[in-house]
Amino acid sequence: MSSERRPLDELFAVLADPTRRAVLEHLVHDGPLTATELADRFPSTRQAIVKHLKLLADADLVTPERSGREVRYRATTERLADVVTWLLGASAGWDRRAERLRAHR
Amino acid sequence: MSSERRPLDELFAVLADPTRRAVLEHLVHDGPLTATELADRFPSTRQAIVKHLKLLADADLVTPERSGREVRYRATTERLADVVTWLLGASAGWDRRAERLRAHR
DNA sequence: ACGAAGTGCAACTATCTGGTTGCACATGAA
DNA sequence: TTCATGTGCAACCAGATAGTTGCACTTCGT
Repeated sequence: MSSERRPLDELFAVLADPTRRAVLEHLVHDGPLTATELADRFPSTRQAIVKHLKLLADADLVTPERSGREVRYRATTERLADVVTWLLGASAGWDRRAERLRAHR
Repeated sequence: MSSERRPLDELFAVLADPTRRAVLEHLVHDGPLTATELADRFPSTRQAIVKHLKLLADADLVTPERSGREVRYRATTERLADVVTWLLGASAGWDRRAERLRAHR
């Protein structure tokens, strides 16, 4: 079993929010960005983005890197593998496609 | 991009709840069960389970099958592939492991 | 030194959600 | 028919959460 449950709860919950997923996508696509820069790309305020980033950071999906007065956030995704692992485990025996995926972990 | 967004929100949100994931696991492991049977396996009431099942059904992760006065729920997981797809897409270029998984979609 | 730009903290609000209880309706068995 | 079992519906509650606004603090450039 991939064991620990609480991180998994956290991961799914964090990824459940569309804004958060979009933030992740931006970070992956455009490289490390600051909260302010990200806020420009969204309808919401900087503070809202900051909150999302904090949650993402708590879940280890993002890591803050300070340089002077600004903080750039970088996407880090070892954690996503945990989610995939659960999904494959959950669907074990369900269908062939899952089996194929599972075989290549 | 990775297709429809709203169902993805729904999927992540539904999977974010530990009870819901546990229900899914029970259904996969023990075969189709009724809400009442499931409720016996959890600390919560039947009604709570019913709500979870409704959400799971809305997300097409479970399908109700009525027979007489009882309704058995069966796990159906084509949808889980969508989640995996997003995860792999999101992590594209991130690390080697993701790449390996991605290659076998 | 001073102002602008960026970040951090806190309070407050509205909404969502997981859970409960209570009761009515439907079905199977004696 | 009668009763137990199972399902369905609705109101209600407490806590979480996404979002806002306002303000204080820090750092860089001129």
